[in-house]
Amino acid sequence: MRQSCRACSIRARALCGVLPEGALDQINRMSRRRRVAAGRALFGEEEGAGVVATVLAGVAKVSVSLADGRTQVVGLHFPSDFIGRPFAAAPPPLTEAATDVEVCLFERNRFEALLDEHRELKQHFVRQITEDLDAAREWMLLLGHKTAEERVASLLLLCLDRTAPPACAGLEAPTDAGSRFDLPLSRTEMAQYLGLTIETVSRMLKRLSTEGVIGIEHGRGIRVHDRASLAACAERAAA
Amino acid sequence: MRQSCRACSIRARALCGVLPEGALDQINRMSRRRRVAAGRALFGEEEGAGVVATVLAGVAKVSVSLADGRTQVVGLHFPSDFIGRPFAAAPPPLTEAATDVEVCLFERNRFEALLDEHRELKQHFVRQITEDLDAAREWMLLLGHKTAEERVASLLLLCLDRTAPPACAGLEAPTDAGSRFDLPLSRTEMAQYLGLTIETVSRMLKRLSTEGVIGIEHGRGIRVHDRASLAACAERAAA
DNA sequence: CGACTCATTGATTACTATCAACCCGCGTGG
DNA sequence: CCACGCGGGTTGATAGTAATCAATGAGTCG
Repeated sequence: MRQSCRACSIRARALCGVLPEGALDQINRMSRRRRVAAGRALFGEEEGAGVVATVLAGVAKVSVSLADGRTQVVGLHFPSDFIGRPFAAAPPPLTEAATDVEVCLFERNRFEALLDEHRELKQHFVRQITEDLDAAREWMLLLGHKTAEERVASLLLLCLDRTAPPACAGLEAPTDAGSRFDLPLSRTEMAQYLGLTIETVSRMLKRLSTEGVIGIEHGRGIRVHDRASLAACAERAAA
Repeated sequence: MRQSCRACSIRARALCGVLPEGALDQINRMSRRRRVAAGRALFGEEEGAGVVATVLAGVAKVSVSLADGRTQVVGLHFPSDFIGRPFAAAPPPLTEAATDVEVCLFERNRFEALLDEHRELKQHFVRQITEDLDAAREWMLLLGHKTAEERVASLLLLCLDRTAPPACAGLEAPTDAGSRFDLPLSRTEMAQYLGLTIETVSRMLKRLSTEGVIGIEHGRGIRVHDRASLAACAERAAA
């Protein structure tokens, strides 16, 4: 099942992309691929603390819960995103496949050694966590102060931006109008990510649709007519 | 204004505590102290991206905002907490003194060099960011799914746990009953941290008070009669 | 002693949750 | 082949929590 890192589809954008050519064989040997079906945990109960991974395809969700079952999705991992907690003492939060997922797995301790060896890698890794932290804080703003419609619009925007650019990097979206994508989350998962109920999510999608900002195709498919107006919906003043 | 790291009150718990004795003189020379009055930014506009710091005394708050003024407090920094973003590209979020604050400042690039030199420091630093991320995610759960009363109780619990243990480390709170502390945040700041309005915060404090879980002393002072029941309030089932 | 800020308290509104019914696509099995 | 059940999604009616609007109280500083 091993494939060459040299041919990896997401290497350019992933953490490992900063490694010098010479190290590719090395990481090629210490990595393995894994497919996970939608709905299943990415790692085994015990395993989670001991591995790290990069998403090759699909979307993974991270969630935390209260004893009574209330669950909050706290993050999404799209292709090229890094998953895992080098040096951490606490166990990682539950990470599951939202869609079918393919990941590139590393033993955590071997990855830690790699971090020690390659200064570049270490810096990019720190940058990556910092971005995760920023994203979480952005989402706190959403959960604390945005209206239901703004929340749904924000999520659509996120999915659009992370899904749409399939290969183009460094450039702004060339065609600002008329892009489409499939939501990687069910209504239940969207609700858990947005701090809403599935009914409210459904109603807000409808509203955005009747407002003409998006089109909905058989549930999961979303067509964004105009990114700018969707962005406006994502943070228009409460008034 | 320079003082010896050897005599630093929070060294045992702070990041710099992991450095060997031999490095103390070195960091002593590269650090400087700064006092910031409540309500003022910790760093200048330009300065923020170029420095890192450790909180010596007081509490700092981190916040993000929407264009229309809606503001979310996304984190608090208590004494011994680290502030700053080594290797980051994005500018840091606004960090202000909630109470009067005293910090120990380092130039960011010198701190980055220190991270490269000392493996121990690097690992603890990564652990620290990871904990920040976990804390943010915990708070997302609060903002997404907790009731107003649970939110207020959760904040009190946080302040209690970060304020109460003045020197004792490694031990559970010995006297579980009858501790008191002063809230480091105004009602407005509490509301911005909890995703509520100041009126609701005030009402919930009142409710917790009449429920007998806490006592309120002239606004900022909080007496916790029983930590366990406060913890219960912080995540009791919605029913 | 006002002017001001911060907090409390009360009355009312409204956004979103809850409760409930229904639809749709799909796989099963009589 | 179609009744049936089931999960996921939509739509509607109602209710409740917290926001909003509004007024009062307490503490501080000129």
